[in-house]
Amino acid sequence: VYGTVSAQGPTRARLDRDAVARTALELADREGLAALSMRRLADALGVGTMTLYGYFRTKEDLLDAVIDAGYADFEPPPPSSSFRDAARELIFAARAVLQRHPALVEIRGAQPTVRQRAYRITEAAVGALMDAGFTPDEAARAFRVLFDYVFGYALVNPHAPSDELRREAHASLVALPPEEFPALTSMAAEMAEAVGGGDQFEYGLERILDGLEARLALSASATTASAGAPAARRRRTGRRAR
Amino acid sequence: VYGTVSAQGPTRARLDRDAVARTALELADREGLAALSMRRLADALGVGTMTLYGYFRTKEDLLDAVIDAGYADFEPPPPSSSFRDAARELIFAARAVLQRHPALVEIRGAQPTVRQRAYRITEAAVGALMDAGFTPDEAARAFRVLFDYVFGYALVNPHAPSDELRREAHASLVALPPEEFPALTSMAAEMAEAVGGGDQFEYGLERILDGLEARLALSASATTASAGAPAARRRRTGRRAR
DNA sequence: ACCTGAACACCGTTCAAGT
DNA sequence: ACCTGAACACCGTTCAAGT
Repeated sequence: VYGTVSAQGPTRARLDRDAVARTALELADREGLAALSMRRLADALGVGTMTLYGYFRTKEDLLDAVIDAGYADFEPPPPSSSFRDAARELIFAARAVLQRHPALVEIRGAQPTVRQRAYRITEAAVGALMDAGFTPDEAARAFRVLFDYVFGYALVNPHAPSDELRREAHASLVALPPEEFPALTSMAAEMAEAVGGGDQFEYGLERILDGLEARLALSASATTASAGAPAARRRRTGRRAR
Repeated sequence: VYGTVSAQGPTRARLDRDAVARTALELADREGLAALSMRRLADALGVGTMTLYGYFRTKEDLLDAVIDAGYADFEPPPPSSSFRDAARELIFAARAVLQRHPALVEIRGAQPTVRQRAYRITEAAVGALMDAGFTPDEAARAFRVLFDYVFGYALVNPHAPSDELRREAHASLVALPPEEFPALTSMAAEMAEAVGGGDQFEYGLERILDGLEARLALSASATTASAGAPAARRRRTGRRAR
């Protein structure tokens, strides 16, 4: 007696690709990518397993949509006046997405990502870098350093820093044989702090920004000498770049 | 008629944990982590599937040994006189391991790594950093930046740079709508180069080293002002650190 | 003691049958 | 037209039987 009002089953919203993908993302974030099976996802949605194949040709197709759903959460920060602030805000926003959706990092390990929404981060970042005076070539390279760092940090440190992580790291370090690991065993406390410490990400980001700023100063003075003021790309809010 | 001399089956070396782990690593590197199943591995070794459980309690146990087998390939470079050279050599050696064994990156995405052989890289790196004058706290943090960068690079760019990669990246960039991605579409060539270019890794490493060197100069002068010469840790070849 | 086939509870996906 | 159960070729692992 198919009722008209009451919702039966775990989830009874009208299904479409996006709704399925969002539920899949939630499942993978919560229990890990390995827990995301077509059968479990169908159960969570209250439909038969094969119903999912009406929305996605294969599981790979579903994972693409999951990536898209994850990057939809990226919110470009408001433009900042200084290069330093703009870059910092952007990288923090990018890290926030990967932290909220660890599944994105897990999936990236299995296949390259070329989803349009993922490129929104790239667009915002290279835009900011060129606004700061980087040439297109340098902006592309600088972006990749920052991006690789954020991904690497997320991969190596998938969980938020915690006392428990610190304790575990410390325990595994002091268990090493000192003859073979003289430095590590002598500085186990400092290493454990760097593994599970709350401001390690910021430390690394500041060092990279130092390096990029030094590079910018160099190339800016070179540009000034040969062709006047640096770049002066139209503001990001403008429609056409260059 | 069980012969005494001739080898039958795909592999007929005496089996032990290490031999099994090395075959598993080879399989995962060649065909991806997903291809490494207990059944396929047993076939490759010419034994019954359940035989493997005589060497490893679970698949997770096997993967730990696979990680260990991968990091066994790390060869610490000879000590260099300058901080810059030492760090560069070390990071290149670390990247070489991850490039030869992409399975290490794939596995890391699924679970944290705490294998003794993996710590050899850490030991060599923090040793070099402290030799250069970093305090234990700064050495731990600086190491993590470099380490996260190497891992991030390996995760984002699992294949060696190639013309094909560059072409694919370029194609997906120029396909983006210019109104939404003004910067990216205007610099597609530069971005494609940074994705598949041969010296992108080096570019990023140099920027990070610039940032770390600046930091070292700062803390060294602070140390000099307050306590004389910087650190002067005993050479890494010495047994006791501090 | 060592090795391993059968079996169980899972996968992704094809195919044909239900409405 | 849409949905989905049965079935197939895979998983990791337990258990009991083979030598």
